[in-house]
Amino acid sequence: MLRCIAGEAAAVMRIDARGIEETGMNIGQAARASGVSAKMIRYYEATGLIPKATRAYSGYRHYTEHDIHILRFINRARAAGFSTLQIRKLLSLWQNRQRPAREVKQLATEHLSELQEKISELEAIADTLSQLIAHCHGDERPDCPILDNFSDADATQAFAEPRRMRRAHPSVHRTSSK
Amino acid sequence: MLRCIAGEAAAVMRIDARGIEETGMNIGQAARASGVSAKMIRYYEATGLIPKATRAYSGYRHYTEHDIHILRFINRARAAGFSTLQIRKLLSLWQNRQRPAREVKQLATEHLSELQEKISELEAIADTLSQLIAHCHGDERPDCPILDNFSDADATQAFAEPRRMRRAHPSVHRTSSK
DNA sequence: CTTGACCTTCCAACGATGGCAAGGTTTAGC
DNA sequence: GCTAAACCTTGCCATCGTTGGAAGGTCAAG
Repeated sequence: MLRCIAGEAAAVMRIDARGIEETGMNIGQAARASGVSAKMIRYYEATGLIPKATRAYSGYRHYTEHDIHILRFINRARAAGFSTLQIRKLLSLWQNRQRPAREVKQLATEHLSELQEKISELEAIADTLSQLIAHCHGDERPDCPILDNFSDADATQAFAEPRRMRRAHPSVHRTSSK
Repeated sequence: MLRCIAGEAAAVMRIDARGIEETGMNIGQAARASGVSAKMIRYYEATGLIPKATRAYSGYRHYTEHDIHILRFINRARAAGFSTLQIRKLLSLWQNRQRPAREVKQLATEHLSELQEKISELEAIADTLSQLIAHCHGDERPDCPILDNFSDADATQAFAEPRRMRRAHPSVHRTSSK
């Protein structure tokens, strides 16, 4: 690519067109400042969740405090378990000064319902499992109500129905998988 | 492929090498009998969770009641939220007559902990979200504590309680292996 | 000039599943 | 026997959010 004329240091004070001082950041610094990994910043850009970053002559992406603001918003919404589609809507509401709070509340309420449904599913599983565990002697003998429950031999199956366990919320599945 | 010599019907009685009668099933019938989709049966075979099915001359996979047994076990373990790795272990314990129930109990206990941790996370999110929702007037005006909570404007927060989900624990780029 | 930290793009993978396509096989009806 | 339907086969793509790596360009410091 083209060579950058000015060998300006990153994260240094810049003067923009309006003469206002801004801190310019490369993607790594933006990542550290926002809590969103550089990988994900590029991903969000590629999927249109955030606008395309301006580029330095070198091709490096360039971020301002405003961008960091947005990234932090996204990060918090994701931490709250919103899907990218929901975040897309939240972002556009956030940036629209004429938004009716009604729409935000509705979005959040829908998400809360999803969360509560998921919680109920997990609790049902956990309750059953803890009962099975409680009834397992857990010593060296091979008989075990947990295995019995999963096998055909047992008439009192607790997990008979193949009810789906969708993991729609990455902030949650993150913790234990991998 | 080679033409099948005997045009035997599926799901019909077959005579195996030892002259023992068995009910033979194609993958579709096995799927219906076990509750595991044909797709997933092939997937489990490909990933080594179940052994490679025997094949008819036609190339069709062939399943016995024993295989259905195993598939049902897997289905129930999955319904209980066990990961494939955990199911792999459960399966080998199930098929080992000298298993100590202790190991099964330990596996189940670990999974229960994971479940409870997930439930706690989701509940923390749901609690915060429902508080935010409760404080949102939800009418046509634009001000909204939900959006405020996701933004940097800390001073304008609707209520200043220890609303965790903030930058504190995004937990998004921590990969806790198991 | 070299080194190393940083950036770029592209490509692959995860887990569990669905879907589709192109082709082979079996079965039922005529 | 012929045909159509219902089945099976493999293989590849897509999901969703995220991480990893490879191959290569850029930049600041020694």
